[in-house]
Amino acid sequence: MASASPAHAAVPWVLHVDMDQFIAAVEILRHPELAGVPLVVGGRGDPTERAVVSTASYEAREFGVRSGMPLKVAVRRCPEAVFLPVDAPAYEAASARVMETLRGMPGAVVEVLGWDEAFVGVTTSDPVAYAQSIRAAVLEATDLHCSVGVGDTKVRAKIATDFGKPRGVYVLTRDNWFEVMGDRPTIALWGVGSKISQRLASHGYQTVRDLASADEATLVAEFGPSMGPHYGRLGRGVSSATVDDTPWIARAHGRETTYQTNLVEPDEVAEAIRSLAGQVVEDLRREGRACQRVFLKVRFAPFFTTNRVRKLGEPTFDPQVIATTALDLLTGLADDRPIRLLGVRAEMVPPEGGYVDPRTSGRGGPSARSAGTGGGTEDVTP
DNA sequence: TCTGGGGTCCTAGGACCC
DNA sequence: TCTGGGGTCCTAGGACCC
Repeated sequence: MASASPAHAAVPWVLHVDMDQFIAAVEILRHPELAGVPLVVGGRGDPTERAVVSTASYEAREFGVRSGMPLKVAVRRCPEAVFLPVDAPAYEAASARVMETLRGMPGAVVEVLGWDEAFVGVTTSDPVAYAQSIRAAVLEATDLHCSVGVGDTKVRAKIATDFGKPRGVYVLTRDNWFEVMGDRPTIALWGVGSKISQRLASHGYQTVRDLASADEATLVAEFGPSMGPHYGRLGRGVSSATVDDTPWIARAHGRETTYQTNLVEPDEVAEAIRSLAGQVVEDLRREGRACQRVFLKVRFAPFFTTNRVRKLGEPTFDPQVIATTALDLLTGLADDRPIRLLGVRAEMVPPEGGYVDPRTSGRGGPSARSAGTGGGTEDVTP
C-alpha cells in the first residue's frame, strides 16, 4: 500500500470551486459599461439605507470595501462607486448554469455550498489539470471566472481557493499544510470565527500550529467532547473528504427585516410580525411542509440580538397561529426597547422518511463525523 | 463606522418519566 | 425522610457560514 506512490496514480481529490466576485461579475455581464469601475451590490442599492455590501468588485475592494460592510461605510470609503440593488433571481439563474457545468465534468460529484461555490469530488491523477479544465468549462458556459482549490480534505480544498484567487488554482494538502497555514491565526480556519478564536487565544492557542498541537483535554474542557476535538482536527487541516451530491432539504424557512426606523409602538410591532409570518407561510406552502416550531429573532437598538423558540402542539400552515406564537414569545422581552430587526422562522415537519442527506452543511460543527469514514481520520503532526 | 437576510448546528440545563 | 441513574424532550442561547 505504502509502496511507490507514483505522481500519476489516480486518487480521490476534493476540489473547491468558487466564483470570482460572483454577484458583481453577473451585474457586469449585463452592464458591460461597469467593467473596470468600482461596483458595490447590496440592499436596495441606496447607500443611505441600513443595509450591507453583498459583493464589491475588485476595483471597489482596493478602496477597502468588503462584503458585510455597511453601505454607509462603503460609500464613505469609495464615494465614486456605483451602487446596485441585490437581484437574487438573476444570481440564482447564473448559479444554476455554473452548477450544471460542474455536473457535466467527467467523473465529477458536485456538492453545492451556496450561490457561488461548490465542492467537486473526482478521482484523477492530475487534479491541477482537472481544476484548469473546470475553470475553462465554466468560463465557456457562463462568461464568468472562478478559482479552484485542490485538497486532500474539504477544509484544505476550501482554504486553498483563497490562495488561488482570482482566476487561479492552488493545492493545499497534508504536505504543505503547516508551511502555508501554520503561522496564520486560528480565525483563518473555516469554522473558526471571532468568538472561538478569542477563546482559543485565552488558552495560548494563537496560530493554526498552536491549535494543531493543543492539549486535547483543554479543548474538551473549553468546548465540549464533540467540538473540542473538532477544533483540534481543524488545526491540522483534517476533515471529511467525502463529497456528497444528495440534494439538500431545508430544515426551516424564515424572514427577517431590519427597519429603516426603529419600531416602538406595539401596534407596528404586531403588524410587522404578522407580515413576516405571512411571508414565511408562502414558503411553507410552496414546500408543502407545515411549521412545527416557531423561532422569533429580535434585535433591539442599539444592537442586542436574542432569540426565542416554541414548539407548536400541532403542525400548522396558519399564519395567524405562527404570528400569535411569535408575538407571545416577544412578551416580556420588549420592555419598550426600540426594535431594529424582527425575524420569524418556521422549522418544518421533516419530509417523509426524514432527512436523508448524510452530510451536514459542513461548517457548523463536527457532525460530518457521523457520516463515518470519509478521510476524516487522517492525522498529521506539525 | 455601523452593522442584511438566508440558513445550520452545538451545548447546557430543566422537566419529566421509568 | 431523603433520595439513584438513565433517557428523552424541550427551551435558551451561542456560534458560524454564504
